[in-house]
Amino acid sequence: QPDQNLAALLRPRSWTSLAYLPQSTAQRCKKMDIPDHVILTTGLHNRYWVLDVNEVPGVRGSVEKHLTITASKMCHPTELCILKDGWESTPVSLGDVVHLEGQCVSGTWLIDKDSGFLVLLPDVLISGTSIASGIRCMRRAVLGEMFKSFDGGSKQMLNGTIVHDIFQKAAMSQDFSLERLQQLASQALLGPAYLGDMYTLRVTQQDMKQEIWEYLPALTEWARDSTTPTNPLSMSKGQIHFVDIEENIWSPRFGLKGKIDVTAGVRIQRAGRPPAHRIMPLELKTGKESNSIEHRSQVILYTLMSLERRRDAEAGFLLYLKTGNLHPIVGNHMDRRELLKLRNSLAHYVSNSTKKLEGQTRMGPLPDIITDKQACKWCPQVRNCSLYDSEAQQSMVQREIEHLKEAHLLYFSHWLLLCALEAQTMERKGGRRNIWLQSAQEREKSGKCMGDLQLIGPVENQADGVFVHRFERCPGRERGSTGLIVGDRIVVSDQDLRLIGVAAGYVLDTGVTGASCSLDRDLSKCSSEVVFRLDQDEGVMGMSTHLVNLSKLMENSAPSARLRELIVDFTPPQFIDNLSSVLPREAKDTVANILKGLNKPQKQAMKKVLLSKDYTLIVGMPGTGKTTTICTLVRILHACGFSVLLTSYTHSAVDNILLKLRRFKVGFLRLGRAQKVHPDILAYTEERCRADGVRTLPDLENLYNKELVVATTCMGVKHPIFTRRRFDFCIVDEASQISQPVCLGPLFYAQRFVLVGDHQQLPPIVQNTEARALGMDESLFKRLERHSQAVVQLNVQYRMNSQIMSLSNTLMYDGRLECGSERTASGVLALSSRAAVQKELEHSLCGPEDLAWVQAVLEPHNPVCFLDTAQVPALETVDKGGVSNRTEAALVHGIVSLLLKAGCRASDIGVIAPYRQQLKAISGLLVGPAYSGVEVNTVDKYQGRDKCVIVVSFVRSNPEGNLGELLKDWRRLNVAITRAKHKLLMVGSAPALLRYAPLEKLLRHLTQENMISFTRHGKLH
DNA sequence: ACTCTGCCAAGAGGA
Repeated sequence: QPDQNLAALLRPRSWTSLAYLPQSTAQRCKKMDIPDHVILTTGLHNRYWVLDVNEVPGVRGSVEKHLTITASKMCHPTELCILKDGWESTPVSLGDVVHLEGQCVSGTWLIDKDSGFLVLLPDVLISGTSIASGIRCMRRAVLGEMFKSFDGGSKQMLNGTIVHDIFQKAAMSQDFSLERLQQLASQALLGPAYLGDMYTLRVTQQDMKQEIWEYLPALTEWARDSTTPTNPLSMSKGQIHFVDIEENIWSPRFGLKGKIDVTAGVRIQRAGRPPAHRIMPLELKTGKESNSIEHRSQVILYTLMSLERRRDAEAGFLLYLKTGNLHPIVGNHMDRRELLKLRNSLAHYVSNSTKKLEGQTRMGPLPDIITDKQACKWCPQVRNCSLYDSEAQQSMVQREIEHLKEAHLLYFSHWLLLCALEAQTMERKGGRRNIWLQSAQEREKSGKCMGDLQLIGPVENQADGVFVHRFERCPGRERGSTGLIVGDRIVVSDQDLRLIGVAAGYVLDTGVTGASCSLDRDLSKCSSEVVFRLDQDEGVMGMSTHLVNLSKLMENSAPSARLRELIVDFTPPQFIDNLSSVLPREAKDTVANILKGLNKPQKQAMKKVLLSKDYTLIVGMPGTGKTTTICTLVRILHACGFSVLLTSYTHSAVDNILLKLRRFKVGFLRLGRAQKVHPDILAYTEERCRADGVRTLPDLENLYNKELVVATTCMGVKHPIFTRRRFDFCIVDEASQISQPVCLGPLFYAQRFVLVGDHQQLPPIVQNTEARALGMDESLFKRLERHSQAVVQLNVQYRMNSQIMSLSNTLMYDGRLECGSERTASGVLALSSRAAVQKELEHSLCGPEDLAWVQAVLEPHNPVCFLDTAQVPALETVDKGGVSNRTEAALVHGIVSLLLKAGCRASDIGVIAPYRQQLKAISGLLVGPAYSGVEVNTVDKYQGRDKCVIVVSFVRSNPEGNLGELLKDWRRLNVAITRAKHKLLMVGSAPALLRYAPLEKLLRHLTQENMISFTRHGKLH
């Protein structure tokens, strides 16, 4: 019932049962080290650090919680915050950041039933709908934050989305005539935006049209006359105007985020009083007129968020379009209080996903499972609810995991923990909060922001929801260019914190004077006084794709069951005996023809894949033609009439194969944002194909089914096509660099899979050290390698000459790597002007020792040379940007100059270092047009690539013997020394590097082979 | 202890 008191309804819910663990006295300490990433502030957006939590008896047997807090990183001065009347159950602990609303009287904040709010961890923004979903079941809301799974959707939901769209467009054009609405509806139905959803739901445009058409007359009517006499606030034509639609609000004051359907300006008339103006949130609903607590809570939360932009609206509206009824929703202090407490509890769970127990990290507890069978029956999170802790189950939820074995549950919980740990590290680095906690100037130092901008000139409405804006530096505040690059996703805010996250979009063009962006909203109505900032949007994805994939692996379905057997239970992969049963007669000649160009192991690989019933692993050692092999494999499968899903983690890896593939008669469809796709592949993208005349659902179905080969990234598998289409084979390139939960993604949609990679090269990147130690960097490729019958090794390489190859053979491959031809084995660098340069140097250098190593560098028949700087010495520098080595940088500069002078092409030279900071140092020296073709990059970025000459700078060298993590990895070293075709030059301090096991082995081998030279100078003269 | 790529989002209703 509408008149029910919201707060009363909310009260008996689960936050009162939150497990607050009181800290023992011994654990408390007044003096704490506040971590660097924590930013504390005072004022409206205050941020306090909690130094101490005490439970104190209050009046009449009640309990109060007293917090000692500080807004200073020095932990001084401190203030007191008293929580009572229910607030004491807030799950706040030492080291939390809190925001306080209300009054501070002589150093004391009082948060009680009538005044003040405490916002726990305010920089964790929680959406309005998430909080609303937590009213019935907090456990569901917490799971919803972790597993951002989309539950397929429904026709009603799609209808809701489209009707919203129509309403909003009509509101903006101030035209609710039936003709206008019908026109908007037709546009929405025929436009590209919703076709994908209709494809997924298998509903026709005609079906949707019928559904939507029913709403239109009511809309017109509502707009014409919306006076409802029973409402305390009566509204009629001319008394409401639309200020904004889809307003996006990030409120770091209340820790909330959300999108307001309609922001309406309203003239309120009350008997005997002059009319008042208010700007209020208006929430549209197309479903039943439930006036539910969830709906009303949503509106109340929007009134709170609106405080970020304007004065208190105090109330908002709920408009049910089915009936045209408008419900005014007044949120009093009590309602707001209870909703914020709910938010606090949600924020607490989201941020404390793990707990430490006896030195071991475990998943933290979730809110209890509720005992409402009806609610659980429809909950999209039941499976995750049950998987999270498989003991202590309630029968309703238990059913979800009955099909799983112990090993499956263990696999799930293991990876859940790994992902939670990794998510914590990502969250800590999380740049989004810096938009409101750091000034633009400060943020610009990190290269991820551009501040002091004005909106210049008109805004161009390029397409539906695409507005092109031009920003320029405010006069007098011009400064150098920033780190923003074309194509970056950015968030627009103002510098006075009133318009945080007001729009989002992409950088179209950037320079010293400003930037152009395509944004999702038109900002031309903003005051010309507003000073904007653009912040790189690092994304808040977290680990949700990973978790959704893991959850799907546990699903009670045939494809999931099969993958569980293969991946979790290690069921041996099966192969058939005879090719003739898979190879169609008519394809035999074509296949034989394609096979001609391959070497023996490559042919074996093709055969193995064709014979496989489950999976094949192709080990592509360095330079063995992995891309060519995959390309050929796709051609063969295509010729046999098999459908192929071609994926990898990165866009560039996917496009690499496609660039080769497009030269053959193999058609394919490339999914993914055009912005990220290689320009030469654009013609094959869905976006481009759809622009060329996909208007109807059958058109789209045709596009999705036309090609046997579909290519996308592993993360792109939530595309609508995968709700319906299945493939005979899935090929995953660079699979050894993809973490298991991500690699799983595409495998659900194919009969068989092929993983291509090399576990002796770099593993998936894992930021959290604990997660890495627990095995998060083990790829699926590596996990399945134990089944040697599924493995084919490509060991014939066409890149390195024999001496360069021998390093890697000694270090990693036990001599299995072979040269593919004599040409490869004996390939050396041709330097046209070498003699002249050497003669010149004989005069200018100081001594014969120096000449010796210079000769070693230039001598073509000396393909490998390690330049030891121990005598120089060349010491590293450590600063906040990372590790660098100035002297090595100078040496690299000298070597590159020498090579260029001797006639080497700049584009044939690559410089590699393990550390970014060192790349900066080297690039700083390699300036000028002569050097512009020299590519300077990290080891990690060079994986999969090669150059004629590679110069490696190892950087590390300090008397204290400090070791970094990067050089301890055998795989990173293996990548570094296998990039060069003809000449590999390494610079480093041998005594320092001997401390690293991989380098020790390398140096020992180099000494034996007499491949080490010494230098006494850090510079060439 | 310094390696970095992916994701568009908050909400669309239903019992």
